[in-house]
Amino acid sequence: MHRTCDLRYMRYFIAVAEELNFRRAAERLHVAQPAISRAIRELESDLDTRLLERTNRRVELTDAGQVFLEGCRRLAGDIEALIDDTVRARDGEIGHVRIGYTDFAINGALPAVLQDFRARFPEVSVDLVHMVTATQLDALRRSEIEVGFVTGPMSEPGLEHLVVQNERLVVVLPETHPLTRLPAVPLGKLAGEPFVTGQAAHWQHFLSHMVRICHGAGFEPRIVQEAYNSEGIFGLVAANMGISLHVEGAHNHIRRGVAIRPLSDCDHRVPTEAIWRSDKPSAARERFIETVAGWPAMQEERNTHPAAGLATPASLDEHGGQRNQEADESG
Amino acid sequence: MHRTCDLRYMRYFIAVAEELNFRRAAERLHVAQPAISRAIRELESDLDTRLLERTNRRVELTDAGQVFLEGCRRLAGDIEALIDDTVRARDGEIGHVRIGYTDFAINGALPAVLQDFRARFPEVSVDLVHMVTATQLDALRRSEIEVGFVTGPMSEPGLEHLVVQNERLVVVLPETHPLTRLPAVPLGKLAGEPFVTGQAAHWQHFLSHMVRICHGAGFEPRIVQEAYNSEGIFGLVAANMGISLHVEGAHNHIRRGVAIRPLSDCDHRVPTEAIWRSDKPSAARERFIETVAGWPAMQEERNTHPAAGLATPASLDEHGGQRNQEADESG
DNA sequence: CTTTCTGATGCCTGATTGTTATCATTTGCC
DNA sequence: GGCAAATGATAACAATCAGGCATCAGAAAG
Repeated sequence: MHRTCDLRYMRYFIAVAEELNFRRAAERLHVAQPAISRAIRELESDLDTRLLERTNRRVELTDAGQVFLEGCRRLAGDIEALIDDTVRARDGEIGHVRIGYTDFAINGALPAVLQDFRARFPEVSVDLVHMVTATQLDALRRSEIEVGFVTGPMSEPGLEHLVVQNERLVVVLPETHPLTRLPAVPLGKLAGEPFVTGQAAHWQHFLSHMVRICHGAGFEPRIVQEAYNSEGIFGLVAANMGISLHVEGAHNHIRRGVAIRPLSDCDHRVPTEAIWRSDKPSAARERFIETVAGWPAMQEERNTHPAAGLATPASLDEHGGQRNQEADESG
Repeated sequence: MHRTCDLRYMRYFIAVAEELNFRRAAERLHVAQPAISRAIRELESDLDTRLLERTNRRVELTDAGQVFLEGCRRLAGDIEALIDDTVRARDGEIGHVRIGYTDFAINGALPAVLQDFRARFPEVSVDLVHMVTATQLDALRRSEIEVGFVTGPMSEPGLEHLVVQNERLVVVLPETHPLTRLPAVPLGKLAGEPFVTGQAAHWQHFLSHMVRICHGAGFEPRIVQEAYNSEGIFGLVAANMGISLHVEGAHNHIRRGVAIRPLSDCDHRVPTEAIWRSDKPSAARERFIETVAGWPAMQEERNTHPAAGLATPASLDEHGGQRNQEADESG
């Protein structure tokens, strides 16, 4: 046995079976007729099966030929589809991305970005995994995720990033706290207050922002309790265990017993950045990053035509003026 | 673009993708390593898509390569399956036969033959079409059926045949007829009786048998009524319009108001024969004819081990001793 | 009986595929 | 740090394969 069924010969066979005439099939395939004769002969010899019953005057399919013809047609279609799928996978229209995200990202721009991406690339499946910033950096290095949404600022070697949101800080107060009477709180008023924060081991990136601005205001925050995540922080604040600092996205996180106030004298911003490996480019990941990069432009549009869906900038505004900054081009 | 995806190259690609090593893949395929390098390069150029990300030390699949790999595996399996199906179609294990049959055949051996054939070749579909003998001969010539079951004897040019059953004649009487008192009726007693028969135009083959034996007994049958089929004949006999002659298979055809008696002095037999074109052999038809030819042998077996199912010879015996003759080898 | 149309065959040429020898680069070992 | 081993890539050559041309043999049509 030579080559178990050549694809070209299958195409020839389809043409002959459809024309039931070697010469016309040859013309249709732009080859000479003897080539067809030989192709059919070799196919039949490979399969050890007569496919066409041919007298000098008439050609007709045998039963086996009929079965083979239908199979060849199906295969030809399947191959076309496979090539198409492969090309679309190359272009990132089919595929998979694994995304890491923080509390800040999921309360901010991420839902809208995801909605946009799924609309544009419905055949790319998305895995979302919650991780704190440090864990995401690790997962990126191990290729356990393709893109992370982390608390910046980032400047990791081997990783590229893009600022997705850039949020002012807000004070999170128990509803009954005297400072809630102010529309905006000056930082200095927080000196001496008991602070509730995220766990030092996991919230290091945000805590360094927090400590820095407190130092800027001339005091050291007095941390009395650590919570596991934003949910926990808000709970502990509601329980009157202390106050906290958070990002504007906290407005999406309404909780009974808690009041949120902007800072009156602090322009410091906490960036949330999409981040990915410089190497290991996957097409689906590129498309995702393009969507992330293109998203701030869409935001303008949506502000003028308020759209339905998840937390769009428009709906965020209603809750208190969170505004996503235009993302820088690369880092 | 050259040849849109060669099958050999797909096989090479599968090997490389599985080994993730060009040299090992080459060994597995029993070719030299450069052939693999070139094959992959050509595949990638044909598809205009990078399939394998390869440094000098590591080979890994791209996303598109992963999609292509899965497709290639599927296609390879499909091709194997197609070859298998084609070979089985060649051998008549997959296919289709169209069968014509008479009243005599369906009341005789045909049901058991069909049951046997379907058990042996479950993937051959069978179309059954009722036709009288003359119509079947026509349908065979037009290739509208592959095998006919007709009333013999046959000796048609271009057609081959095989005797399937060879039945004695029986008298069909109204229940109240005086002759029902006899356990077997001598032919001569039927002279002058009014006869009910099938339509002359369609029942010519059986009628010639009938007329011949009546002439042998020295009288001309007086036909007073023609029916469309056996069902009609039995109905008219039950309605006391006359008597009729039929074959032993009539025992399978119990009808209130009708009595059946053997002839006491007539050994004449009416053959029912399978018949088919000498040319246009289809493998499924060959298997069917083989089953028909092999069936009388099985009959012996079944008489000793009465089997379940349709009208087997054993169950026919219960109704009155119909006995299928051993079929002659060809005609 | 000739013409015409069919598929098959033989021989030659060009294209494709495979082999050998070799290179450039990376990894691992001493 | 230098050397050996292993990797994939490349070039040149050889074998095989597929296509083209000319032609044949048989059947249908006039």
